[in-house]
Amino acid sequence: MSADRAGQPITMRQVAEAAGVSIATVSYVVNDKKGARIGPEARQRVLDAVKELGFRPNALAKTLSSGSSNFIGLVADAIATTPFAGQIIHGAQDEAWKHGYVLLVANTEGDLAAEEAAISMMLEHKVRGILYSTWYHRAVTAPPALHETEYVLVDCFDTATPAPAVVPDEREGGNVATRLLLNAGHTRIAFVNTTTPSPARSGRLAGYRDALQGAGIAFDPTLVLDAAPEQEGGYAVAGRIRDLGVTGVFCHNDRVAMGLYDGLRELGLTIPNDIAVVGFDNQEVIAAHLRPPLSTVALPHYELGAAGVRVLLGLQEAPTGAPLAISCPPVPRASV
Amino acid sequence: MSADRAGQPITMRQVAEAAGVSIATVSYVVNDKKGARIGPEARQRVLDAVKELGFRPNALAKTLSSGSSNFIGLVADAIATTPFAGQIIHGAQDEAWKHGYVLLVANTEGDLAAEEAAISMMLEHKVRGILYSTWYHRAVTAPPALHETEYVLVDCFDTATPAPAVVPDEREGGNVATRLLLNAGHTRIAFVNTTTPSPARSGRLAGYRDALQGAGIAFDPTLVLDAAPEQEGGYAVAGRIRDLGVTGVFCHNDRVAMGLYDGLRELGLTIPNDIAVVGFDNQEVIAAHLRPPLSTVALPHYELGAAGVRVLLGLQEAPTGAPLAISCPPVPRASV
DNA sequence: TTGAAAGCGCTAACAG
DNA sequence: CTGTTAGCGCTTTCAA
Repeated sequence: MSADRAGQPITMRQVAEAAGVSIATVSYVVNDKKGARIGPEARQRVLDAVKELGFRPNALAKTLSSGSSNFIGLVADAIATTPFAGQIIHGAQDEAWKHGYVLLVANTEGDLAAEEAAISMMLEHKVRGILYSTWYHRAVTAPPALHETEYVLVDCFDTATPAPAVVPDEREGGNVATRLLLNAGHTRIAFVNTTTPSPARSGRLAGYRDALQGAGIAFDPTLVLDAAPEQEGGYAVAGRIRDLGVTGVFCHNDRVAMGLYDGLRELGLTIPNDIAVVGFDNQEVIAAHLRPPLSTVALPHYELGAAGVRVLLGLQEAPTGAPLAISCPPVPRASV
Repeated sequence: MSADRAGQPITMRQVAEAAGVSIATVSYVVNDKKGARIGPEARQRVLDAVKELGFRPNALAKTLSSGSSNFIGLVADAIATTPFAGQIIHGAQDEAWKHGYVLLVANTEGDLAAEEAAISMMLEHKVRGILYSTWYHRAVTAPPALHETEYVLVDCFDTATPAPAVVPDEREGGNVATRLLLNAGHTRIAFVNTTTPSPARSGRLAGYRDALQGAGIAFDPTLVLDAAPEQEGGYAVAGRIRDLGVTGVFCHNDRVAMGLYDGLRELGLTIPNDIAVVGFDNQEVIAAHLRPPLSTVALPHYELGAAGVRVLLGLQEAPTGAPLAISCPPVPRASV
């Protein structure tokens, strides 16, 4: 009955014949065109035929004919390696669908040729625009081909071009994280930052300072340590943390916090009684299941993706000159 | 010069005019058609015009005209929540690209309506076929709409239909994991299985028994425990594990192993000296950064995605009646 | 209220 | 060797 596996797909022409109307009429009722005045009688016959035959409009023909495609491209550099890219995709897709667009995603794993190919492919599919995203917040230089269409940078930015960009508000995030500790009464708080220069590194530090200042606490540079941004880094600074005599620690990310948990435990310290810990990123697998569950600050990847398409579609204004900063909400659990 | 932001995209017609040839000729040289005999002179003029104008063929028009689309749909149920789905996407995409196809991905987060909508969308874009994937190996019942095209199930299977499916070889994986312990000389090995019934639960257990048998060790049912498949589950069984007097433990997954690490440590036991531990899944964030790094077995998500498209395209045979089982390679680290 | 017809950009016979 | 032409499935004036 319907367009099963076998035969060619049903076309409008066939529906028109079955309903005994013209193909134009079918187009009108299928698309529920407003201007069109179709008799209820004819309309019903068309609807019946559509159901009967299992007609699926050909989106490609529609695009070709109407001139405007419903594709939005998303090139990501690390779909595979982190859950973060997944969140961006998810957010972008939900938002795109909401506005009748379909996501064309391409994974490049950082490979330049793949990136080039991905963008070409998207351009050939006449996408409405492209979201160029990275899995961690950083500066990039947009591939030249990108300029052939509209695009917005997601979780990255390019100082050389005035392209719109959407990034997490690292500074506010650092502030929020620190306040998680401050609000619990801690006043002597260490910050385990990362060794690698990045917007996250400087932004979160600035936020940490903002929060202290807001609480009337003097910034003490000896309280900020640098560590490799993984478990190993956190583990390695445990001793120094203890020696600092702090009661709270803000870690650059959840993985560092996880390592710190191990280190602190080996020193006989308990969390949060002896030392309170807060992370950053809200990486579920880790944060939600540490003992005790880690209080942290979420990186708004879903929102980045969603905001990216909104900006691309002109539904949301992006400040010119600077990226649109999306805020990082606190996720309190039990480590403070 | 090229089709920048502003104007309408360049078409073949314009290239033809610029090169002083017919539009058919342009088509031939652009597609490098074999049958076509184009004079080197004309061909060069076309190539020049293409470059000059920045011509990008319209993939949609091409599809419409040639009748065969180059889309492959991938519907995933949890892009956002795990890195696993990302790996499937990555594998599927690499393989698809290799054969000239483009991935149309849709995330459904398990929502039935979204699933329905996603499949419709793909059908309307006349995809060559659809990959229906889940983020963990399980039985599903394929949505009816899927039957309107060719499809293959990835990381899931449907006993009600003879549709091709690609899944991880849980049994062999369990075997491999156990042998990691066996090969290190352990003979009294516990298996912390999950409480939730699934192909993983029964398959890995079967593999565990296979391995023991292969080593001439009698299966002892008291050595297999059930635990919730997260950190908490592993943590909870630490005491019982110690009491069992085993020297090695195979955990149902890496998260359980992570919890067990904590539990064992609290009991004063060290890994791997007092007890060797192996996990399953090879979840990077965790496995690679535990102390000591966790020996585990990898779930072949990338391969699942890749094999899925191969089967879909008829490039690889899938056994009828049963899913194609992809093997799970060992990832030895330092916990054995 | 409906239908005829002219494209959208490209492919693929078929003529020259 | 290269150009003409008839579609692909659909949208959209413009007539009827």
